[in-house]
Amino acid sequence: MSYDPSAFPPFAVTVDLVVLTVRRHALCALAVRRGEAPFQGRWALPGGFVRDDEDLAQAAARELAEETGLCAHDPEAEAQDNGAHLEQLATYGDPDRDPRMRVVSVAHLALAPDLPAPRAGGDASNARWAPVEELLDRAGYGRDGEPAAPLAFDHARILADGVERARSKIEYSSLATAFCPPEFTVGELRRVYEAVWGVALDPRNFHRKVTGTPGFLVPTGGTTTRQGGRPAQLFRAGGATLLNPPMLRPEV
Amino acid sequence: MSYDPSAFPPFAVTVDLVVLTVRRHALCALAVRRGEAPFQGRWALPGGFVRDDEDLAQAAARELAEETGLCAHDPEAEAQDNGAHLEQLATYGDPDRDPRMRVVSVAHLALAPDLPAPRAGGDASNARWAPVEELLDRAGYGRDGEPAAPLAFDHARILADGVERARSKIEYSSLATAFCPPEFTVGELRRVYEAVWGVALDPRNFHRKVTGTPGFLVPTGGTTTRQGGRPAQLFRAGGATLLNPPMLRPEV
DNA sequence: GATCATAGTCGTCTTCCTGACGATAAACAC
DNA sequence: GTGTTTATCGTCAGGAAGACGACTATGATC
Repeated sequence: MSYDPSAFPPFAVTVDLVVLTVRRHALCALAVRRGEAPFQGRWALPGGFVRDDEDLAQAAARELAEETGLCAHDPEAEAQDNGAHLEQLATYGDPDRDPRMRVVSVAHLALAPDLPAPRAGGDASNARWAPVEELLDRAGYGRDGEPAAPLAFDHARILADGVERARSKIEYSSLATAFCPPEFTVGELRRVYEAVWGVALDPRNFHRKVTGTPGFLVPTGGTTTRQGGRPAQLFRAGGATLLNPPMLRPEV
Repeated sequence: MSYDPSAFPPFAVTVDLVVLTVRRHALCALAVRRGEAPFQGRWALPGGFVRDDEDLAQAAARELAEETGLCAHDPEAEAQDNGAHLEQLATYGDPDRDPRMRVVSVAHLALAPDLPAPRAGGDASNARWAPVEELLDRAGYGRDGEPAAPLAFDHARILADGVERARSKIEYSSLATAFCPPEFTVGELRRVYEAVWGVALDPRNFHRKVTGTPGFLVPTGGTTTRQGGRPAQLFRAGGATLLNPPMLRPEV
């Protein structure tokens, strides 16, 4: 029995990326300006079609590299290269989410340290890092004073889901280190948590917690003073991926 | 600018279901026997094509109803009907996961109380509840003595992901009640945890924990003795969905 | 009916973790 | 030197969880 192509409807499959980073104490996401209809001129999440010969993770990694130059590292692989964290987020397939045709989008979540500047196919003016509140709060205004129109398609929903995933995942995993450069201090890691959660954490309790969790942080021996004040020990991410017991997010 | 269908490859999009339940103190999944090639005669997860006019959750709910008669209730909706819990799990899109063509499958996870008997389009002999260890351990043998062939396609991977999702999610949510009938006892809920995690829990500490968590359980006033021993209070699931602090899964 | 097995429920004790917060250390700015 | 900033160590009280004793209420068995 062969396969009848008319027995099922054809779909286009895309990957969309929620790329998060921490800049100036704020959680920011990568947005690109759409150059064509629909939603021409509006901001959207980066993404593109899945090609015929690549799987979903490869497509997401390719898009991430095209937009940011980041080399994604597979969380399934043990190798800890200098790339960003990349994982599948969720899939969105409302019949009318794209007015042109039936598109199913497999959204991915990427976490990256603070990067120089985004590039969208080499055109920096069409890509930017924006605080997630600015992208999600359609009543807000951008830094340049232009009214912040809602993101194209259902991308506000996708971004919200990605932010929520990141917020909950740094509770019970060591993923917050993905927002940090290869070497970082306890204070820098704490500022990541504070930016992602939007709260203030006690530096002393935080220090006790992260240094007391086996496998979370490995001291490199160096120190730095880039934040001012007393020099701080430098660490890199340890092998542990799951934090047990987890970091506790202060309620409200 | 119109849309050129040749600009992207066409995909088939399916939903596959990991339907879990607890039977006889074991975590079981619904498997259906394939009636056609490829993998003819092998066990697989239930699933089917997404139709042109339905979104992914609707397609999953439809497949679930067709296979089990269960009425799924959307976790996004607040209504708590008598149906099963249904949520999106992950999406699988390896180029060669289906030898016939490019198929992207959006897997969903369903949790249901112990049900009478499965039905696959009315044919019960082609559907069964099987302990997940039996389905995942390709070296094992089924209850009827036939060698347990691995699941079709990449369904073993999907099932493993679904089981892992369920195991971790009952830690920090009240989802374990989805495995229970509308009214249940603390002991029945404990046996759900024990079956899903494969551990033994202290009945006294478990009782203290679940009855002390606000919003987790609501006493109905009735009692039952269906498990033998002293009659136990009957409860139904409370409004709380997130457990804080979570249930702690014993290590090892 | 007495005894036993089974399951449910209440308490106690110890240990660990966390939040609150005082105190000290080491840099820089003036 | 003084003040400011950040890092780091210590102390203490409160809460949650694991271990486990004790008691209760049913059905089964003798």
